[in-house]
Amino acid sequence: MKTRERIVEVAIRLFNAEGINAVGVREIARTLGISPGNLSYHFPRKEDLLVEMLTRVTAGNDRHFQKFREGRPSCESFLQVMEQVFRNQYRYRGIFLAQEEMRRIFREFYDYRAVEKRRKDFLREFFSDLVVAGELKAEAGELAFLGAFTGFLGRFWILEAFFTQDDRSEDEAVRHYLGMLAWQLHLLATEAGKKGLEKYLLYLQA
Amino acid sequence: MKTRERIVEVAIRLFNAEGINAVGVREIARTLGISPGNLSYHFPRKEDLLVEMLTRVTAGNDRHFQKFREGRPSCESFLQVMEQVFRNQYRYRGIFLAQEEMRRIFREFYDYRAVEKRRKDFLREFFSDLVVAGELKAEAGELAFLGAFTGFLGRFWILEAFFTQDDRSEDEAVRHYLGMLAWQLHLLATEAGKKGLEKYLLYLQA
DNA sequence: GTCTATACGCGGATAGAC
DNA sequence: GTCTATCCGCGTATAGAC
Repeated sequence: MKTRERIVEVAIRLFNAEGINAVGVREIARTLGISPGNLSYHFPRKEDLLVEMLTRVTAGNDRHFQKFREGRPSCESFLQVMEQVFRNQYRYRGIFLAQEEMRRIFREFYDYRAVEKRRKDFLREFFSDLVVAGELKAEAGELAFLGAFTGFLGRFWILEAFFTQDDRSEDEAVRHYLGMLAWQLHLLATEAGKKGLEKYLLYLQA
Repeated sequence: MKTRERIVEVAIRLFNAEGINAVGVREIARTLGISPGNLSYHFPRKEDLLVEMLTRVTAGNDRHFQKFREGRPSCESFLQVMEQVFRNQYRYRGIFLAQEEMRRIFREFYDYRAVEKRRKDFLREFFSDLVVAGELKAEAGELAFLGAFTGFLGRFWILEAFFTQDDRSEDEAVRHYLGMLAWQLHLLATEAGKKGLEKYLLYLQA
C-alpha cells in the first residue's frame, strides 16, 4: 500500500483511540516506522490530515444520500440511509470529537457552507416528498423543525455517544440515535409512515 | 480583586474569543501582567482552569433548575428556565467548543455522571408534572424521547450555533434554539400548553 | 518523487529563589 | 504569593541522501 494511504489509516486509528490533540505527528510516524519528515512530506501540516478525513467522510455521506434519491421515499428508507451515514461518521469519529479544530479548519480550508447547504436542501426536499407520498402529515413549520432536528442530530450524535458512555458499542450507539430519529418522525407520521418506524422505536434506550 | 478571580475572568474572555487551544497560559499571564509561574501557582495545570469554569456553569444551571421547582409547571415556564440556562452556558461558551478536552476532564477530574443524572431526573419529573398539569399529552415512550431531545439540545446547541454562523448575536442564537425546543414541545402539547408556546415558535429561523 | 536527519520556536509544567 | 530559570515534547520547516 502507498505510504500516503497507510498514514491516513494509522492516523484515523490513533485519532479515534486517543483523540486528535493527544496524538502527535511523531507518534503517527513512529507507529508507521517512518520519519516525521516523511510524514511532513505527504501531509505538510497536521491539519492536512484532518482535511483529508473530512473529505472522505463527506464524500461517503454524499454517496449514501445520492444513492437514495432513486428509490421510493418512505420513513423506513430514510432511517436506512441515516444508518449508513451514521456508520460512516463513526468510522471517522475522532474528528467529530475535536470540534474546536474542526471549526477552525472549516473556516480556513474547507467549504463547509456548501456541504451544509447540500444537506439542508436534500432534507427539505426529502421530507416534502414524504408528505406527498403519504408518509408524513405536517405543515411548513413542522417540516422546518424536522429538518433542523435531523441536521442537529446528525452532526452531534457521536459527541453525545462518547460523552455519556464510551463502553457502548458502535451498534448500540447507532441504534440509540436512530431510535431518536424514529421517535421524531413518529410524531409527524401517518399510519402508513408509522408502520415502517415501529422497529426503530424500540432502539431508544432509557 | 483577588488574583485568582482575575485569572478566571481573563481566561474566560480569551477562551471565548480565540478558543481554548489557541490561548496559551503565557498569553493569559501576559494579559494580566503577571508571570506564567504565578498563574501556575493559582492553577497548576491549564485543565484546572477549565474545571473551575465547568464548576461555575454547572452551579449556575443547578440554581436555575432548582429555583424552578417552586412555581406551577407549564410549557412556557419551562422555556423561561431554559432561556436562563442557555444564557449561562453562553457566558462560558469557550469550553463547550472544546469537546475533546472537556471529555478528558470529565473522565479524570469531574463527576459528570452525577450532573447528568441530576438533569435527567429533573427533566423526567418535570415533563411528568406537565402531563399532570394538562400541558402535555404524551405516553411514556414519547416522554422519554422528549427528555433525550432536551438533554441533547441543551448540551450541543452552542456548538451548532458557532459552527453554522458566528456572526449571530447571543440573542439570536438563544432564540433560535428556544424555538426548536418550543416546536418539540408543541408536538406533544395540549391546547392549553400550546398557548404558552406560540411566542417561541416564531423564534426558529430558516 | 520519496525519504532521513536535524533544527527552531512555542507550549505546558515544575523547582527553587525572593 | 510571586517571580525567574529551566525542562521536555509538540508542530513545523528544510537540507540533503537516494
